[in-house]
Amino acid sequence: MGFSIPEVSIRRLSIYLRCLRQALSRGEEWIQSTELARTCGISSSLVRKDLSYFGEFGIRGRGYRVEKLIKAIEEIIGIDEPIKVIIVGAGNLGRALIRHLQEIPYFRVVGAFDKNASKVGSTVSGVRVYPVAEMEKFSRETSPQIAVLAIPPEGLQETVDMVSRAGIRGVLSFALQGIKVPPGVVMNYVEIASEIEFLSYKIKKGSVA
Amino acid sequence: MGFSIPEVSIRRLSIYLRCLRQALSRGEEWIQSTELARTCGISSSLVRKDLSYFGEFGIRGRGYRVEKLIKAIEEIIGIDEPIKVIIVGAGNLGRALIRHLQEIPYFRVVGAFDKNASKVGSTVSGVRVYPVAEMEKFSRETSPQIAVLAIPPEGLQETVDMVSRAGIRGVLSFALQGIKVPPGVVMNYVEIASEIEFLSYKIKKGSVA
DNA sequence: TAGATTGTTAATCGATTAACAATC
DNA sequence: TAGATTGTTAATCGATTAACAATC
Repeated sequence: MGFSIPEVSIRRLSIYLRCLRQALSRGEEWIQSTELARTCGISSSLVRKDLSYFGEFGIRGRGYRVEKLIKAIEEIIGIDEPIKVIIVGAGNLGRALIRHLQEIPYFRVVGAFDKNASKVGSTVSGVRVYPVAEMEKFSRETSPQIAVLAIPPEGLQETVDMVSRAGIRGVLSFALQGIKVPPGVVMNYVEIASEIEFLSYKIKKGSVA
Repeated sequence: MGFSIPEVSIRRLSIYLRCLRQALSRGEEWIQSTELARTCGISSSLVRKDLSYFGEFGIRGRGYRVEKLIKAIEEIIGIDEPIKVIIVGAGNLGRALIRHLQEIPYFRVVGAFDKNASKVGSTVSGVRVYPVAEMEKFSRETSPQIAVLAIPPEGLQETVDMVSRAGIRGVLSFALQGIKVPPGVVMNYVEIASEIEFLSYKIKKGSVA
């Protein structure tokens, strides 16, 4: 190979997927790069370029068959089979995430984990809460691919290590805290505080200009 | 002006701020661009370049005074005074967000709103839940700057319009749904599903390579 | 002063866009 | 075939990096 696909292109695939599913739900069978671009807020050149990294999915003169392109993108992303996800931490955030993710057909929340005995054994949207000590055993039996960490920042490093030992290779965290990411693990952060700070800058700048 | 500051630079300011506060808590008085770069995982050229968009904050031969740089970045972002935030939706996600944001000194959650009468009147981390109908009145009295929407996607457009009418100009949403953003409003999205999809692609690619 | 590190310029790299040949 | 739109190339744009003059 030698060349690699830009991360932004991968992230845009998720956006295309959403717009395509909306088009499908509106009953559209074909879509053009210009139309997909418009609904996603991206240029049509970029849509075609992004897709071209992975193959040829369209028909010249016609456009893309919506259903076919959805399947293709799902396969590229790796969600043609539902992804098995665990949630670590069954507090408010953890429970909200379980409910949210269970509604998305691409994901299947197979279990939640909490160190608090009072939470263990309960069920949220049909998802059982297990003690964290059982994670490795659970993982051997069920093979979840991704862990979403809904825990306070103090326990982050310890939890990442545990999740890694359980063989889970994708981790989403809500706290970017100087963490040592174990080899083979891919970590991704969503920092709510940063997003609000970004908004703060933008509205401040807008009111000055 | 004619030239504008890259969005990525603004977003990195939030990262610098976090690293600087950690340095401060370790008792460090001075920091060099190389050290800040290392702890943030960014190149030192870029650190200096990003800061140079806003002024000169360092001393040649010495580095940056940690406390002074923190104050400077806080002012640039607009969080030198705590930002007043409201949470719309007091379900699991909303309550988790209230608790999370209340712990961050840059933000003050001044109120939460829910259309469900059974939630109204309750209190989460000292934050009162009001009926959505009272948002405009509340906003006139308290002037929150930012709204975080923890609501199901169905009500998104309606809520964005309401928040806009209440004079709030910064909105963070957890669902990128083909929304018409009212003029003067800045909207920002955090899509958990997209973040997990990105992880899916990465771990899939990693295991193939 | 000598040593160090910033702030800035110019060079490089990579991503986006415009344009169009290929082709349905 | 004529019309349309993809896939791709080359041009443009913008962001990152390397290097160094300025200066504490």
